[in-house]
Amino acid sequence: MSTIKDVAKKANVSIATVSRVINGLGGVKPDTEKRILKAIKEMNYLPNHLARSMVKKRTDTIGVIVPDITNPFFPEVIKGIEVSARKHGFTTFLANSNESVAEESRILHVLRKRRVDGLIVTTSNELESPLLQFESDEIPIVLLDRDIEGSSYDAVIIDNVGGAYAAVKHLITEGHSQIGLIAGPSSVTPGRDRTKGYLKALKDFGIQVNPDYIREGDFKEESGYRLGSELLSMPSPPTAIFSCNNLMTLGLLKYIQDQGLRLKEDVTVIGFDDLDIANFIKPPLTVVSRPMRYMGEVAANLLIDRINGLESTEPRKIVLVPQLLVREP
Amino acid sequence: MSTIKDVAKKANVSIATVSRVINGLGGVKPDTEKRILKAIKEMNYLPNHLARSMVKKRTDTIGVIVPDITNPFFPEVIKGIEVSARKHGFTTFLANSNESVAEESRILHVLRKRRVDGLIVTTSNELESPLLQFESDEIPIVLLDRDIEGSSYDAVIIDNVGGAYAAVKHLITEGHSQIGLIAGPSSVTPGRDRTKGYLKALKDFGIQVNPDYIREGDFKEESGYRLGSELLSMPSPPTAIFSCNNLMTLGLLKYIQDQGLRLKEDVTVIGFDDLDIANFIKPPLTVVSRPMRYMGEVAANLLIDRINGLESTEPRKIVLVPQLLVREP
DNA sequence: TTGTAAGCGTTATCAC
DNA sequence: GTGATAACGCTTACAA
Repeated sequence: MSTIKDVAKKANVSIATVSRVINGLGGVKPDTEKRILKAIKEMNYLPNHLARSMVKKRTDTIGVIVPDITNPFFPEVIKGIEVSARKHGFTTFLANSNESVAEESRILHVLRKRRVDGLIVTTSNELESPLLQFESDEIPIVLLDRDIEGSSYDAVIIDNVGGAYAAVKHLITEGHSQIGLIAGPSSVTPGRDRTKGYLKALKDFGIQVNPDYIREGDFKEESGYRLGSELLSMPSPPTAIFSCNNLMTLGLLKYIQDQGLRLKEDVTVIGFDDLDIANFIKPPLTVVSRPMRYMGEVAANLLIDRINGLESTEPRKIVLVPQLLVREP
Repeated sequence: MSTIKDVAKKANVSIATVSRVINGLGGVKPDTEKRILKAIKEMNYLPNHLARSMVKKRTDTIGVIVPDITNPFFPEVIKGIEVSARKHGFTTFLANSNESVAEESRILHVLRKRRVDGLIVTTSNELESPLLQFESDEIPIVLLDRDIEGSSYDAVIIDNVGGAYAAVKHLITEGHSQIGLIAGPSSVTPGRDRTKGYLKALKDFGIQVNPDYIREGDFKEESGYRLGSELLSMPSPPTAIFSCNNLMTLGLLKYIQDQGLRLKEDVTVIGFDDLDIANFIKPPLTVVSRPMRYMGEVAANLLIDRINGLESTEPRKIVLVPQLLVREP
């Protein structure tokens, strides 16, 4: 692989001049420039970004850590991040923590050794997040979807309380009063807040909370299936269930299907986050949906702001609003 | 951010000695080592991987280019790649080309500037792939899912002909002879080969090919919907359709649903690649399925072999076998 | 308009 | 055991 030195030699100039044309700094005689460009092409020269990063103390890279890349929510978010990153000349390091704190910690370590300019992370566990051990000023970080309470990081989140409230209110309006909850893990905001929204709706409409109707899952499909089974096997099962994320909803629907139960007639379901299958099942599924790609773009923009020197004003917490997608026929 | 120099100063040794303990090279007095370790911890020192990469001429990074990260096939593959990469001490740069040759080319450029040690790529278009312009010896490359015919790159692919053949044969066995095809783009092997399998099955069972029954899509949902509509609006529509990937199948099913058609009774469908919804629709969907995560692992292993100096034996083409998942009740 | 040379933070090769 | 020091391939004053 040829270097700037080789190019310089071939074009009969100094490496400084080559550097000038590579970076389009101007102040180079057109003639020389042409010669250099020709040499570059002929040698198939590609600047070494590592070397550049070393002297500039900047890698033009942002690290992205998501907890579950197979949850369709994240690929959409990632797309948004990439669009925005690319627009500003950044490349992304994407990693998957698998909802594991240990893994998240390992990834963080790797990315910092590689001197990413900033991080976008959906932490696996707010309460024991590896991010807590950071000097917050070390490197810009934007939290995505899951805030860390009391942290000074920027964050892009959703009004989970509001979204859940709307969903449960909808169920109540339809006449349900025995409403089960397949909750997310209480270790992360979306888990906690969606439960809050559920409780608030019940309270506002004067429905007594039945603790047996509340089951905590882990945002994965299996837990939706299992908790659905628990809820629906109760002596007096709920007539409706609000499931707190797409994957758990999927599990729940599978259970319902396996048992030969009928949606709506036997049990009504509403889920947080849209699903491919929502349109296929009969009746179609009403869900709380949110602007995934946009969340990614916003997160990237916040981060790039910081990287480009926006100094420590207050942490910015951007709260986006989800939408109830009513699909009753 | 502290450097090896700072640590050396604090521990009262030379940077060479610090480097020794960082890299566990031994030959350092236990006493000195302890002092150095202490300094490292106190200063929160993190080795600069960029600097290391420069002198070692190796980044321990592999670039991964996929054409559509929102196609659930790829996140699974990526997971496999990551597992294997991590096991061998590599980090991955993941990028999404969006089925665009131009974008793929751009990404390739970026990744090469960053001196990734190797690449795993699912090219957006075999015939005009940017990979074709490479000196094949420049950097190890493993093709995933989409081979480039005549190339000398290693590849991990699926027996697409066989998978498609099994699917169509299944339809024929069930009594269909008017079988439509929603094909993949002919610019990539999976597209072409699945069509080949379709044609072979028809031929083997003595069914005449109706060119009007063959429509080429782009592996995206919208094309499945559109082509489904075209096929099913024909004066004499097919009684069964084989759809060549998950997303197009999804689109096709949506069309069928929108039109109020009944699966099996009005039209039978088989898809290549499994789908979440396959188990939900009635009757459940039979599909051709394949070991996604394993494909990723194998690809990463092939690549790492090369990176670690496996010299140019023949290109290795690994062909994995898909499975027909019959879901008739 | 162009060149010289001092870094950037490591690893690796010699000496001592 | 340990320390100097020359790379690695760039950018960027500062000179010329």
